[in-house]
Amino acid sequence: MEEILKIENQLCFPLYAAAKEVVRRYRPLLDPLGLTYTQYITMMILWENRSITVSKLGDKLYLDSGTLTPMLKKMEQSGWIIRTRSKEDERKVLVTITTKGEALYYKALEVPKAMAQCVKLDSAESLELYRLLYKLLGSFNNSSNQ
Amino acid sequence: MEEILKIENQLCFPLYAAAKEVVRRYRPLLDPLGLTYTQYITMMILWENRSITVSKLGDKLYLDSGTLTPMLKKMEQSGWIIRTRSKEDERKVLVTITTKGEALYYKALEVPKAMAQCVKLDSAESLELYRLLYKLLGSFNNSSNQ
DNA sequence: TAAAATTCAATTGTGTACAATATAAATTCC
DNA sequence: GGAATTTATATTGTACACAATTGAATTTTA
Repeated sequence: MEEILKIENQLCFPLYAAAKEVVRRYRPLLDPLGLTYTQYITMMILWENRSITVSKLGDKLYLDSGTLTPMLKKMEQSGWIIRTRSKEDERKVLVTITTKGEALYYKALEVPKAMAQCVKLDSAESLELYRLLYKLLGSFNNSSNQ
Repeated sequence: MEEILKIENQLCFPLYAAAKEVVRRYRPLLDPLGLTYTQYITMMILWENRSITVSKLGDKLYLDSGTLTPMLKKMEQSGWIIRTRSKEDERKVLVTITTKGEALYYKALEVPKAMAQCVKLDSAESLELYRLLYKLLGSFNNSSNQ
């Protein structure tokens, strides 16, 4: 057996597994807020922006309308956001945070604090991991087989 | 707005996004083999081991029976594996690779070669990323809130 | 300016993920 | 050795995730 197909030699596998485990650690922290992980990162965008179209949200989160549309409908039912067709361009749907959604911000502040204790990397390692992940992510954006 | 809840300051987000993008890059390479990404990493374990129980497979892949059982049934239908109850312990289900599954190995050798070209990290960076991801993953295994 | 092409969101279908629960088998503990 | 506990897998229900397709609105182009 060649080394090339052993799971221990793959870079993709710890990436895949670590991402899943991190999301799993978020769950007990986000459950009390009534958010899933994907909804949480959506709220992060909205706490900064207040309002954004579905496609721009998708660009930021690396998600498409097939994922976002049903999730945003649930978030609207939960009262965090409202969805409105743009007047200027009827194709676009504007996602806007509600007062209730903005109020959630203060509870959410505890989440990254709790997660920080969960991650056993020192700050130099975290920074280097951050840099490498964005480099990897960026290399995909520019690749020809987009 | 505090820095702590900005998406650009999260480590989890590039981890989540990069993992998804990597899996997405595997798709066109795995489609011709008739494998999904999760099925591919399952096959990696089986090319090394020939036979393994569902729970041990789950330990290696960080997946539970809720994910594995339906996926393994599909893989059995595809003819890559067979599932048999263990004689010694009727609770256990043994996943065993078939001849057809073993033959797939030679086609699969091309997959990591093609992926390597897709990842724009030099070998030192890849190694460091690998190390940090496994450190992160390991820190979760030992944490109290398992 | 009307047809062609593009953009944007929604829908459909398939495949994970995982928590919670169920169930059966094996083990442990009186 | 029988009840209680643990282990192993399966099932159920919820929530993504994404490719492919659809359909409507907008822009481009001949």
